[in-house]
Parts: sequence; structure tokens; C-alpha cells
Amino acid sequence: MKNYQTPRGTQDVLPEESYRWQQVETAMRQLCRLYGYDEIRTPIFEDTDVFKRENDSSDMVNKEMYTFSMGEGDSLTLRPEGTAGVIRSFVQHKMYGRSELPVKLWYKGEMFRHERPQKGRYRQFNQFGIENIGLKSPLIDAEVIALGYQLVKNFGLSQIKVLINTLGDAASRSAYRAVLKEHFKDAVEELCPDCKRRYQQNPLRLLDCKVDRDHWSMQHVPSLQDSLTEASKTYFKEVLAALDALKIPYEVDEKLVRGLDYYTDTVFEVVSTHPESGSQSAVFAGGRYDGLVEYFGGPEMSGVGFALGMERLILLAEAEGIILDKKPDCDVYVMALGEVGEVPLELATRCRKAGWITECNLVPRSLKAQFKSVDRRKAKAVVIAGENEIQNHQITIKHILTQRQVTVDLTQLEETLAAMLKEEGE
RNA sequence: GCGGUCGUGGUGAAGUUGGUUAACACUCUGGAUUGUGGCUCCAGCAUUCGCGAGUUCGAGUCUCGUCGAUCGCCCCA
Repeated sequence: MKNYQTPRGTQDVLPEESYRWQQVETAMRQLCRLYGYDEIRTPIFEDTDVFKRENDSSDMVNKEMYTFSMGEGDSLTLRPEGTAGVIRSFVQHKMYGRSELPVKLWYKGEMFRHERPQKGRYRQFNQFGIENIGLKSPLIDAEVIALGYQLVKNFGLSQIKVLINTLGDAASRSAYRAVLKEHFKDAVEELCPDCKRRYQQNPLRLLDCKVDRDHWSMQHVPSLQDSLTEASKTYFKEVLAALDALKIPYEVDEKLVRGLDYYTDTVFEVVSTHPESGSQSAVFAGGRYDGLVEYFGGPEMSGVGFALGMERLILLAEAEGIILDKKPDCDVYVMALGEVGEVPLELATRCRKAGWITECNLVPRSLKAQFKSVDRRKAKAVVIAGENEIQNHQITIKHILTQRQVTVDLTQLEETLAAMLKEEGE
């Protein structure tokens, strides 16, 4: 007998877990509403070119994409991240000309990356993200970080820190690139294969190498900071000043180089310092991208955004012992006793119309068994539709906490329950 | 993609140097005189030890493969 199970790196969100997912989603929606972000939903797969851009050297794009073709010639890819699709859509629908700038968008959905699964790292996972497109300002960068930070804080996470760095603008980047190439020119041959590739494609990422970390050439690497243009330096200072003003604590980490190649100037990462977060500690991360809109055929426009790993957020919340939403207790439990036909169902329907969370016993069971259900569902009140009562057009209503029980006319269901449920709050 | 650890019922888990009926706890289902629960008591719940093959008279216990989880690396949300 074959064992059917979820494919590697994927998981089912089980009914009891769905409540905490909805909690996260609700929190995101509310925050986006406060900040004036609108939701955008893009396809789960796109033309491969949308993700695989020229000169991109990231593993994500080169080795981890689920790419397929349905025999029509076009290569398609399950989205490994959200930004590319959003920018593609932004350009395709000419959003830059339809509304005031910046255009503020949020999205959430499943992303796919063919990596070796680990705790907090899955092949199908969910990201929530925002993109602020059209204007460039240090204040916008700060606001974007503030939104993410507030989300994580609202959720109750305490053991986190914000890492931030600047990659510089285009001019700074190319200057630094030249400096790095010069610095490593005599060492390339001794470095790992990845580094050889990085040297050619994107020298910046050499700094990220863990393999050659102790190589002599890695010891006194010229700093990016020295290659920054005055404009970029000032820009970064202003971002930090804005964060100070917002009282968001941060750490400047000059080693921080984001994985995606399209970032310019500000990059940031919010990581967990909780021991259980393991090696997958980034909760959300993002940065500014100057050339992306133009790359997709739009006008020269800058944008900034971040993506947050929803599985990780939930994982960390659990690790920190934060109480997450669960199935709500029910208000009313309708019992059936004897030959009462559809009466209990009718009563339950009336309760639901009145707005109470109502459970109803629909199959013959002993009173005892039904009371067990009442306890399990933590019902506040019980409606007993028994043969004796129904014959007299009556029902018995019992308040669980006070044990008070009354038998009333069928028509008095709502008012009696309303009174009982209300008095509990006192 | 690389290296390590692990995989017994709904859950947490015992399972000796391989030897007939796979502990224990919780949950769950039913019951303790047929209309009132949360306590207690009783009973039931794995033809089987992720899956497949091999070694053996005999394997949950050994070997190999495979699938999955997990930890570290890589990468990243």
C-alpha cells in the first residue's frame, strides 16, 4: 500500500492551525489598511524571464526555481519571490500613470524554492510583502521598515533585531565593484568555485563567502563605505535618522548583502535572536531597488519593499510562547433527546441567525455524551430539545456556568439566551 | 547541493545481547439501570513497528536501498 503524503518541503495547514494563520493574515491586512497599502494578487507562476534576469547570480534564481514548460515553447516558473511579479504587473498595467505616486501594494501568497528543507525553510512557503513604488526618499525606506517592524511587534515578538546597511547607488556600486576586482585579482584562483563565479558576475557577493572566510584576501577587504558617493552616504544617514525618530532600534551591519541582485542603497533584514530560530533566523527582509521598474519596461522609477516569511513568524511566535488564536468557544449547544426530528436544527439555525456560535447535535446520542461535547466545546449555554418539552412547544435552556436552568416557550429562545449570555459577562 | 542524527498507535513514548500474545500515560469511543456533563471506575482502540528488499530457524531490534523529518553548511523569508 502506497503511503500518500505531502511532497518534501510542503505541509498541510491543519484545521486547528488555520486560526493562527488567519490571525496573521488579519494582522497584516489591518496594518496595510492603516498605512494605505492596497492588495495585489499576481499569478503563482510567470514567464521564467520575469524571475531570471540578466546578470543575476543568486542561487535562488539559478538553482532553486521550479521551472516547467507545457510544451508550448514558453518556459514558466513557479514564483520564488513576490517582488518580480508585482513589478511586472505594475509596469504591465501602467500603474505609474494611473494613480498618485508612490503606488503602495501588498501581497501574500505561496512561494516556491527547491532547497533542502529545514525548520523554517520549506519548498512551498508563504510570504507577506509590501512594495512602495515610484518615489525615492529615506523617509519612505524608514516607513516601509516601520510597517514590518510594527507587524512583528504587534504580533508580540520581542527577541528580534533590525539589521541595516547600504549598498550604495549605481555609481557607488560600480566604483566598489572595480575596487573589489582589483583587490581580489591575485587571489581568485585560490578561492572556491562559487567565488570564482562571483568574481566574474557579482564581486559584491564575495564578501558573503563562508568557505574562504579565512583566506588571506578576505582579511583586509576594502569597505564598500569607502566607495559610496556623497549622495548615497547622505541618503543612508537620513534613513537612519528617520529610524531614530521612529524609535526603531537597529544595527548597522556592513556585512549585510541581500541575496537578490536588484537591491540598491538601503537593505535591511529583521532577524530573530531566539535560540530556537536556528539557522533560518530572518523574519523579514528587503531593500530598495532602483533599476527594476525600468528593467521591466517601465519608466525610471525606484521602489522599496520587503518580504516576510509567514511560517517563520508563526514558528517564532510559538517559540516565544505567544498565545495564538485557536478555534473560538461556542456560545450555544443544542441538544436533541428522543424523537424530536428537525427541531434541534431549527433552533440552532435561529441561534446562528442571532449571531451566536452554535453547535448542534444531529445524530442520536446519550445526554451524557452530548454534555461531554458541551464541555469540550466550552459552550456557554445549552438548549435541550427533548421530547417532553417539544410536546408542549417548550425547550429547556441551561446556563453552564451558573447551572441555572429554565423551561420556556419555543418562541422565547432568543430572548432567554440573550439574557443568559449577557449575564455571564457580569 | 554537502555532512550528521532520527522515523514504533490520534499524541508523548517503553521496547533487554534479534526469540512466542508490541509496556506505560494521555486522547478518543462505549459503558457504570434507559433525560443532565466536567471527578472516579470499567471496557475497547497498532494482524504491526515510514516503505521495500536482504541476512537469519526467527527482526521493531542487524545490512542495504528508498521516502520523510531534523541539525549544521550553503542559501534565504
